[in-house]
Amino acid sequence: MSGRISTRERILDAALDLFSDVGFGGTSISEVERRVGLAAGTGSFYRHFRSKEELFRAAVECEVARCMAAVAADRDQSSAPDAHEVREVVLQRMLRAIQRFDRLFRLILSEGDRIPELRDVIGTALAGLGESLTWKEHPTEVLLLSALGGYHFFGLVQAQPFQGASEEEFISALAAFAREWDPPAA
Amino acid sequence: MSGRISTRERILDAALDLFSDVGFGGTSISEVERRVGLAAGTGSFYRHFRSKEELFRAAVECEVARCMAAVAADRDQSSAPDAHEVREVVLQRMLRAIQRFDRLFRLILSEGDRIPELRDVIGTALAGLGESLTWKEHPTEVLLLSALGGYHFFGLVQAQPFQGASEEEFISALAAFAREWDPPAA
DNA sequence: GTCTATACCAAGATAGAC
DNA sequence: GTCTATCTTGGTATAGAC
Repeated sequence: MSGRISTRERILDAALDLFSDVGFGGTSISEVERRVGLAAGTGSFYRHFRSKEELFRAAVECEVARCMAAVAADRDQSSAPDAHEVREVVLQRMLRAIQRFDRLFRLILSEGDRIPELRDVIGTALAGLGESLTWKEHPTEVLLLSALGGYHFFGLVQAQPFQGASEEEFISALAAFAREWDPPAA
Repeated sequence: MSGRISTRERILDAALDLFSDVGFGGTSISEVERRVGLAAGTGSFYRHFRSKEELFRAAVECEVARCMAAVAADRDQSSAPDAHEVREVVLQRMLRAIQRFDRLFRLILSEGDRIPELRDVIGTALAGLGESLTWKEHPTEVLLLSALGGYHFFGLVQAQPFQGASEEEFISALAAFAREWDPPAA
C-alpha cells in the first residue's frame, strides 16, 4: 500500500490537503495519521514531526517547491506555438499555474494572518518564477492575469465553471480581447 | 459599551469575523464569548444559540442578508453618471459588491464543503441581485467581473493592492479596455 | 517506525444558582 | 441573561514497550 513513498512524505501530502480544506484549526493530528494509514490518536506522527506547527511550515515549504517546479517545467516544455496562437498558449499556461498554486492561495486566504511568513514565502516564490509583472510596466498582462484569477476563484466559489464558461471559451475570448487592445507586433 | 445592540447580534458579528478569519474549526465558543464581553468558557453563549453549527448557519444567513441589502442600496442610490463615465461607475459598483461579499467568499472557499447549502444560499442570493450574467449572453460583463474578482482575490493573497495597481487605476484601465472592445451605442 | 498508555488541556455543551 | 461548576470528548504531546 505505502509503496516506496516515505511516511513523512505521505504525511506532508495529507496535511496539505487537510490544512487547505479545513484550515489549520480544523486539522487534527489524528486525522492526518488516519489518512496515511497510521493508527489514529497514537501520536505515531510525532516520530516524523515535532509539532503541528512544524508540520504546517514543512507542508507549505514542500508545496511551494512542488508548485514552482511544476510551473517551471510547464514553461520549459511548451513548444513554440503559431504566432496567432501565442496568446492562447500563454494564457493557458497562466491559468494552469494559478490552478497549481490553488491550495497555497486558499491557505493564504484562510491562514495568512496566522503565519505572516506564509505570504513572504509564496510571494518570493512567485516573483522568482518571472511572474513579477508590475502594474506600471505591464498593465495589460496584469489585467489578463486578474481575469484568469477571477475566473479561477469565482469558479471555486460556484464549484463549477464560472458563469458556465469553459476554460477554452474563456481563454479564447480573453485572447481576442487582448489582441484587440494590444495587437501583436508580428 | 454594549450600547443598544443585542448580545445575539454582537455574537453574530464576532462569529462571522472569526469563522472567516480562522475557519469553523479554528473558532472556539470561548473566543466568541470573549469578543462580545461575556466571560470566556462559561457557556453563556448557549443562552443565545443551541450549538456552534447553528451559530455558523445563522451568521452566514445574517451576513447574506446584510450584503444583499448593502449592494442593493449601493445600486439604488447611485446617481446617473455621464455617458462616458458609465463604465467606471458600473465597475466601481461591481468591485464594491465583491468587497462587500468578501467574507462570504472566503467562507465558501474555506468551508464550502463542510456545509453544502452554503454555496446554494450565496449562489441564489447573488442571482437574485441581478448579477446572474451568463457567459453565453454577457461574455464581456463576465470578463470584466472576472478581472475585478482576480484583482480582489490576488490583492488578498498579497495583502496589498495587486501588483501595485490602485483601485482607481485598475478600474480606469479596465473601462478603457472595455470601451475598445465593445464601444457604447451612444 | 509503530503501537500502548497516559498526562494534560481546551473545547462543546449542560444544570442550576443568582 | 450571566456566572459557577461540571461532564464529556477530543486534541496535542510524551514515555516506553515491541
